[in-house]
Amino acid sequence: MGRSPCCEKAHTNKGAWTKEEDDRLIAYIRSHGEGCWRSLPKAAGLLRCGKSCRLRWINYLRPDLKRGNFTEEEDELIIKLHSLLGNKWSLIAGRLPGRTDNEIKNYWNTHIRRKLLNRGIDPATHRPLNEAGVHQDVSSTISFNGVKQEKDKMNNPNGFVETDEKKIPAVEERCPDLNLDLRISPPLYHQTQQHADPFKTGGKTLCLFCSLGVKNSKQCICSIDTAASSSGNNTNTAYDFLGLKTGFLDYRSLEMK
DNA sequence: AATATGCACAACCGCCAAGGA
DNA sequence: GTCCTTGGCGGTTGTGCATAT
Repeated sequence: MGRSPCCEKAHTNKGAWTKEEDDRLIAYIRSHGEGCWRSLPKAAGLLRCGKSCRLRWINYLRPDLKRGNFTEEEDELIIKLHSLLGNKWSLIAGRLPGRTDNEIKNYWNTHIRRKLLNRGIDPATHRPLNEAGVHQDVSSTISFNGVKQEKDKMNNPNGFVETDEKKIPAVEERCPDLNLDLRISPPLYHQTQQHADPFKTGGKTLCLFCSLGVKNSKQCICSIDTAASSSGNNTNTAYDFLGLKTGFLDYRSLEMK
């Protein structure tokens, strides 16, 4: 079984794009706009997968892209956003006009990671390196891989995660050196109700996504929480970061321009 | 000068979710 | 409700260039 391929791979080019291919793609999108990526290659006379065209356009050919080095301000913003969102590169890119998720992802992996390490900060947790791995206080760390881990555990109730090479204990993912298992334990809901909150507008508490300006996010929990709290049905304590009932994560230090 | 190693980044792959039939 | 298609995302790989040995 398996998914059907997104395109006929036998007849598509791969690898670096040529100038001619770029020109064709640009010309086509200029005259027809961004439409169906699947049919675009054929219509544009390109021997490329639709996905490949989309990626090329979004990451390199779009006219509104800002090329060149990242500024110090952009660096700091990326770090802040990453500390809040984790590897949600598209969300981070959404806050940096002219930058793409791929660009930010690459930049993070090649520059910022090292920059943080030089500062003695664990890039995965944004905590001091000597602290990471020492305190396994799961109530105060943020989980980005918790969902997958839980899925793995369900698939492997004996507590082992299958890999290509061997079985490893599921708990091994909580490698203290990496400290990737970042969980957050949000404040009790009534606490957020009791305290004045700068993200409350008109008596309504904004969730993380709304406060970040993510419109119509499927993750938006503003209304859910309002309903839950009004009905007194606030039973969910298994919050995960982007699952995500974490509208009350401390993102207040984030300065958006 | 030749080779090894590291770095930067473009591109690909596989998975997932949304939406339509 | 189910299946299929499509777009989008994050992780990973491939490749060219720079630097070190």
